[in-house]
Amino acid sequence: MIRIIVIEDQWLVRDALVALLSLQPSIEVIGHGASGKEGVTLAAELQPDVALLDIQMADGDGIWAVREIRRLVPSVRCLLLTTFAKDDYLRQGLEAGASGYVLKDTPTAGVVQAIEQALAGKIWIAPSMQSRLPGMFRPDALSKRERTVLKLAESGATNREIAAQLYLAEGSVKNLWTEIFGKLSAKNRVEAIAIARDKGII
Amino acid sequence: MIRIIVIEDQWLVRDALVALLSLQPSIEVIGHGASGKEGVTLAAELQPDVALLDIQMADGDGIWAVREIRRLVPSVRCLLLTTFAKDDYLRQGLEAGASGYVLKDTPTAGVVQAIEQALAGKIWIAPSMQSRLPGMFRPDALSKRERTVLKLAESGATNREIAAQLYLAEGSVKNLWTEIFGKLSAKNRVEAIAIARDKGII
DNA sequence: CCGGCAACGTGACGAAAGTCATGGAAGGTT
DNA sequence: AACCTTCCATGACTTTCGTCACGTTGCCGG
Repeated sequence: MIRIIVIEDQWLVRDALVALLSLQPSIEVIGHGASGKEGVTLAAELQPDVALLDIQMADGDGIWAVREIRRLVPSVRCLLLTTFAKDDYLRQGLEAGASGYVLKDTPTAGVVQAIEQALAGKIWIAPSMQSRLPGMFRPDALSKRERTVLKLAESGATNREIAAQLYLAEGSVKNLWTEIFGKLSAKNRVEAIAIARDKGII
Repeated sequence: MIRIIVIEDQWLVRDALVALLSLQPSIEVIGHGASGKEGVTLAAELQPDVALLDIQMADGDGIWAVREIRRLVPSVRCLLLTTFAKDDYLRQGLEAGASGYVLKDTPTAGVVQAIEQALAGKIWIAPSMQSRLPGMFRPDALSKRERTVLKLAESGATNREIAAQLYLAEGSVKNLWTEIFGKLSAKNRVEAIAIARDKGII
């Protein structure tokens, strides 16, 4: 029996996953939680064979949890489970030390297989993501300054406000935007923010 | 036994929901599908007591499916199931004839209760959404045109592009923005989009 | 039938966003 | 040293955004 924990913030989905996985003959669900922090605590406490973690969660997302678990309890293999086929998620997840990337739109057999592979020390990646693997590992396009500007602008700050916050001239902020637009192939700040969200940059 | 069908496009989540609901003593899952169209077909064919439908699906979304099912097989009660607490979804869903709006972030007991209520002809709405019901049809809410503009702008469209799409002058679009800013207390489009997201308007 | 009102449509005009050329500072070559 | 490269900073200039005053349509209650 493979001992696993399920970390997923949507209560109903969590219960459902636990019910489904418990029906599998080779799997035993020994715990479950609703946030990244809970995930880390449970992993340390229960020492499961595999942790199945959703990515998007409040209070410590799945990728952060993978990083923590790999650091504190390296014997626990981590599988990321998500709705979204995002390059950035996959890259960050693998860098954090995940043993796999499973989409919620896969058959049950796929998850079971991913869990078995993870236990064997192999990495399992959703078939639809595998083609995107090459060319994925390059330095982060955006600089720190640029990411800061994006984050400040996200909730509606003007260039003047951003400049004040960062002790810059307004012109400097505008120039940072031009850099950002080029790197993200966006034509204005709204699109840049949308793309950055989509890629998981901010 | 309440006979239900489950319509959800994410394979794993669908399987998991079926497994979970099948464990409930009062419920029998008699069918499941992965798209709005399948939902309508299954509802007509199996005549279940209740249909549990995800909103976001390819090939006929859940709200469309509710509308069709209510039209073709009025004896089937429809429950909408979704991750997102969006005013817009709730309003459209109720207008389409849904018997309830269930968030995936609710305990299992909540769904069971919603299913029982639906069968009894009552409407069950996720607790966190109920407070928003009153203000949903008020004059200070955004008009249809205004919501359209917000949606088009969300991914970075300029006023010129929005105007072209809606067969308007650029000036009209700008004026709509001014209205939007007033109603949402936003100072620019970025903030307006952030607030609208937050409130679940778009 | 008419006044009120809400939603929509428009252009002129000031304010902000976005572009571009330029240059400084830090760190790593040869 | 001289040289790259990357990131950061700035102001002058163009484009787009946002405000305002005004006009139109259609609907509802008196």
